[in-house]
Amino acid sequence: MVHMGGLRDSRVRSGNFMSVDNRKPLERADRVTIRTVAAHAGVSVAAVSKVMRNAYGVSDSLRAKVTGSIEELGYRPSRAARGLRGRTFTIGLLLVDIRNPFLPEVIAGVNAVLAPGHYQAMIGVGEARMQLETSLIESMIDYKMDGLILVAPRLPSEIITRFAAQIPIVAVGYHDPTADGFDTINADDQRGAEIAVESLLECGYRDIEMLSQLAREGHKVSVVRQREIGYRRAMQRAGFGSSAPITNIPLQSPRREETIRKFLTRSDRPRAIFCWSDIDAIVVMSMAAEMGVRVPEDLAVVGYDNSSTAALGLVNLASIDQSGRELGQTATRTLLSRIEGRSEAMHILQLPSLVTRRSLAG
Amino acid sequence: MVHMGGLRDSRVRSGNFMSVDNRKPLERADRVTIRTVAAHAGVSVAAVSKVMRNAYGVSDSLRAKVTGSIEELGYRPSRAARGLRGRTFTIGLLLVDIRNPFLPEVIAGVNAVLAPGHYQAMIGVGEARMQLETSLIESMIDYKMDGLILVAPRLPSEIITRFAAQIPIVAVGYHDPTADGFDTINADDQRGAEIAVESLLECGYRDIEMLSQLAREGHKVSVVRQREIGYRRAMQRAGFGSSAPITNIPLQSPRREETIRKFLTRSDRPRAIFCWSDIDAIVVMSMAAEMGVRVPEDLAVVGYDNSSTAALGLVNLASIDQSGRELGQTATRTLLSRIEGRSEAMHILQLPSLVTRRSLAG
DNA sequence: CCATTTGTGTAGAACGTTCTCCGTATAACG
DNA sequence: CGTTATACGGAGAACGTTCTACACAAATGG
Repeated sequence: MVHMGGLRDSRVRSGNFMSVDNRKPLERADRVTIRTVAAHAGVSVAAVSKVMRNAYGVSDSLRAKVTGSIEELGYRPSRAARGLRGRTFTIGLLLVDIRNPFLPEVIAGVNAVLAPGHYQAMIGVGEARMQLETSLIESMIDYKMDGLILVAPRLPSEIITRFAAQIPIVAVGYHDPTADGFDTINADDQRGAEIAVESLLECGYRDIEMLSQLAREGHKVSVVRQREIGYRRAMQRAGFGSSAPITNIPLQSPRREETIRKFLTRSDRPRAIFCWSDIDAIVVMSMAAEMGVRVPEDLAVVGYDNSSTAALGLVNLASIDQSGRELGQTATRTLLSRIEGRSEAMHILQLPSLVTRRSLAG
Repeated sequence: MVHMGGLRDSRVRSGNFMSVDNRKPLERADRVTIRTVAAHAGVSVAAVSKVMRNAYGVSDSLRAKVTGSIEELGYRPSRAARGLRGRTFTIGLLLVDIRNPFLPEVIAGVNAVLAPGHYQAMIGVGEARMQLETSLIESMIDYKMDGLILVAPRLPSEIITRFAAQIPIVAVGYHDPTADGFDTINADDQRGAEIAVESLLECGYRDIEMLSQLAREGHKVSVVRQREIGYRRAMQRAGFGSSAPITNIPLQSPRREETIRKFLTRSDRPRAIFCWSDIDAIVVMSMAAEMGVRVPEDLAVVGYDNSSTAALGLVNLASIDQSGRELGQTATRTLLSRIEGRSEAMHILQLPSLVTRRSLAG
């Protein structure tokens, strides 16, 4: 249903009766520009600009006059105009897709670091499509943003390097310790997987399997792959050979459930599993409940990401926490330092930790 | 106007190595501007601009030349510069906070409508703080974005109206059918609540209560309030008087759980509840499970938003679906039409539907 | 054959900043 | 007193677009 509001009013408004000039489509309120401020304060445009950027060569009295006028007129510099010459004091944040439960944490971390300063974040959502991801990065460059944080980008390293020649870039959740054009901030996914396996071993489980995800296009040394490496290493160290079993769960919906069901009914189903992500772990637990497989009595589960859903009493899933918040904070600080001029690449690894819950049968 | 000799010139220009001038701190790759394209195609800057905007007065041969050069040089217009004069072909999307599970759907809807055109969305996250929300809106205006979609903004209507004088605005999840400066797109929250109550009544429950949320500052006719109205109306229609019981669940963590626990142990605890949001419903179900209150045998639950968590087998929560995706699509189309020049306000209501699951004991 | 229209392209002024030079006034120094 | 620093403030050229106004040619009309 459609309600239209204020019909009578809008006739008057669109009548625009006071102005004969009807050529301009939208007669938005006159903008307060740096010139308005200069005139109001009785100084030059350059002077106002100096005050804004608190540059050298401004007396206290001038500063007072200008800030007074700025306050009084409610002046805000145009980011568009700034972009044409200097900094915009905006950073771009590119997310793969928003459904991933640990992204909100990253955003919160970014905002926490940015809030005290005059910087702001603009977010783009790539929806896991390389095409869209690329064009969003280009847009952010075209807006002359001061720097970019890419979270779990799908793009290959060479392309990111090429972009990094045009704008400072920090990648989060993207392993490439050899990159020298941009920085990377990661949780130590190998170590995280090891911790997960070790916790299962400590609880006495020996029959362990990993549920993973098939390789995606784009980046080859993906986060998932890192976790597989960690899993295998921990298993080998515990004496289970170098090729501990991994089952891949498809992403699309019909085959996905099918694969999980098959796994749960397998006669040689393992006693414990490590899932590359809570997203999968929770679906497995849900289907297990429906099929009468008890967690943790019949199947112990450890997930990854410590999503808010995992913490729910109904779910109670033990999970590896990689503190997205801290990842976001570190990434932001790293980006700001690069904007300030640093040119050698930094590659930071952060230590994840286990949050133990009922699915692990502490 | 200087016509440069095409390719050779540009090669010489990018061969910056002969210049000793090293004062510029960052020597980012030379940008391809509209001038580069004009020179390469051997036409004027104005001509290139015309082709870009496909304005009137361009011959086929000119167009061919220009598009050829654009292609060859990989030219992308600067959004910053565009913002200074014309459109940026970007819309701003302002979200309260990302944790709310139905926001990803809205974003997907927006992107779906935008993708075919040349428009793009930039997202800001207000984190439910009026201060941050305001400054993000201002930033988006300062970037000269073409329009704004505000999702569940906290700001009072008058302030939004004031912003709407500067930029086209569409509000989603914000009830104000009298606003004539901006458009609103909503699910019919009153009707949604009625549907929820009716479904409980149909299952035979008579002893029904609503779990709601205390009024937030900012907007008075909030979404939550609408749902309360619908709940009361449906209860009254069923013959339960005009003031059916409502319990408010606090937001902050210690008092929140405390209140829910108290509710669950109440001697006159109702047989069925309607929760204003899945967020609360799921916590109630989790705590109920821990306390031995069986859902739905002891307590039937209907939530709101049909979040992905509600759909999990472990949760299985019946919920009202308000199709965030469609909301996002409609909002985007509405905004685009306003950008095209419409000036009368539109207020659209969309019909929600019930997704029945185990918590309702179909 | 002149006047008018139509089609095509260009010049150049915005847009709102930043930032490099340059003046000028005052202070410091010899 | 002359010279040189030093502090302060301003002029004006970018930045990369859009878009109005205009020039010119060819086509049309009388």
